[in-house]
Amino acid sequence: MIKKTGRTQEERSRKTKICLFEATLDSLEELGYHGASLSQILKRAGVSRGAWSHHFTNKKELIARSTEYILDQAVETTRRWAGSVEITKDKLQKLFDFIWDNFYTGRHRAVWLEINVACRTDTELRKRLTPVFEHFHESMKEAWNNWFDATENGKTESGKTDVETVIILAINTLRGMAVQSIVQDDPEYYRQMRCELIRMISPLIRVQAYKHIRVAEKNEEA
Amino acid sequence: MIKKTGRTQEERSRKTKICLFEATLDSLEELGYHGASLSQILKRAGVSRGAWSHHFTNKKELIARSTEYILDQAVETTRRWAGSVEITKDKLQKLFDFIWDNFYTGRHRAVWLEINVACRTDTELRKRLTPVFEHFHESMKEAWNNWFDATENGKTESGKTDVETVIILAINTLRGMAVQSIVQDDPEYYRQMRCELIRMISPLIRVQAYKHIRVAEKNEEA
DNA sequence: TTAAATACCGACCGTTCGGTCTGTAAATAA
DNA sequence: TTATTTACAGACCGAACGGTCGGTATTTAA
Repeated sequence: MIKKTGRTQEERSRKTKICLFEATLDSLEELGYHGASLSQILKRAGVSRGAWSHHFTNKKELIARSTEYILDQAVETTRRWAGSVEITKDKLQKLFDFIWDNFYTGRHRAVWLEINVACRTDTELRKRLTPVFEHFHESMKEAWNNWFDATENGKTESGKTDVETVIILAINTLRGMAVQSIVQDDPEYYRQMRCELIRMISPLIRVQAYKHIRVAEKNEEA
Repeated sequence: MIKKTGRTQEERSRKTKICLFEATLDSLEELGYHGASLSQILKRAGVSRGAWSHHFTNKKELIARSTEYILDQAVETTRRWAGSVEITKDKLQKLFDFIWDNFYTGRHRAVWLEINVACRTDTELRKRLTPVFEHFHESMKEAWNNWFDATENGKTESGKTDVETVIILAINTLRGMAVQSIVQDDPEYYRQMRCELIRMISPLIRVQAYKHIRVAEKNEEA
């Protein structure tokens, strides 16, 4: 009795891998790096041990490839978002809400934390992922160029911190809040803090914000 | 043949526990929560399995007590530091350098990360440590009162973010940088960013800073 | 000096871990 | 149709895990 599935080898292979990626990421979110055992991941994915070993050399490689997978998704999401948002006066707020919701809550936050912390003590994993992280940062930087034209990020006022630095600091603030929110979970509080953060940095990057608005207004004229 | 050590029971007990705490914390730093196995900790501490089980019900309890231990040390260090620093114009810089060096580098950073991330997925550990963290924060808050008189943290200018919020945001920025520094290790870069951060927030808390300096000057007059 | 309490020792246990290996099923190329 | 390659299945393995337990050593109280 031969069971034909009607799928090509490539389709079967791809499907299995994606199931494993998703199961790995869900396991990392739910159980942490420490609790995400291979048996558990395979059970969740509905994939046999044999199928897994056919596609991946070992567990670490599965973890690494799953990380690549979620980062690629993140870049794609960001590109789509950055390419379809109107330029308004509260765009800074929208930017940081987007970053928070997509990167510093839910599964992405979980995976980000678990993988980063794992990399701290696992040299092999860190070396494997360093170029992946670098590529990720490059892609994100490029995507944000729809927001702040990187080429014109000069000093806002003489002696003041430039815009890119302010943004980097602000993103680090979000990162810190993301860690803190593990033990002190209170979404409303972090929303408030995000507002305060934006209120704090807005004056420092007003130049850029207004520049974009001026551009938008010009486009409306045409 | 009886070997008298000349130590009291309490001394012996205390010594063993401290050895275990230190070994646990060192293991967490070096191997991470994931790699810090009990056998490894015991070997490092030079303590037998039997001695361990006599003092602790299980591994998680050892982890939790070790966390309490390092947090108590941190509070003590902070109290000493806060009680013995001259009030100068660059005291903000000194404050954040102190916080960074003591909490967001080295062993403390490692343990902070490992334990927090472990708490994310381990409800039991989180419940066990939540009051510990709360007590820690209370103690730290109290210690910082030597720096910023909490009772006078009003609005610096109408509509602006108040001082305490600015400080909390800044500490979150340090936290974010601490995570980032796992994968992107560059002490000089983070020193620079810390400078920029301070330059950014200094104007927002100038009132307080000067107030303290005025107090110091007054004391000199007397 | 003796009895009780406390501190400590390490062999042992059941479980789970990541990884391997032999064999089968399905798709593809000849 | 057949041969080859690719995809998958699951039993099995040694190693390491956290935890237990019966016995010994040291201190302390009677």
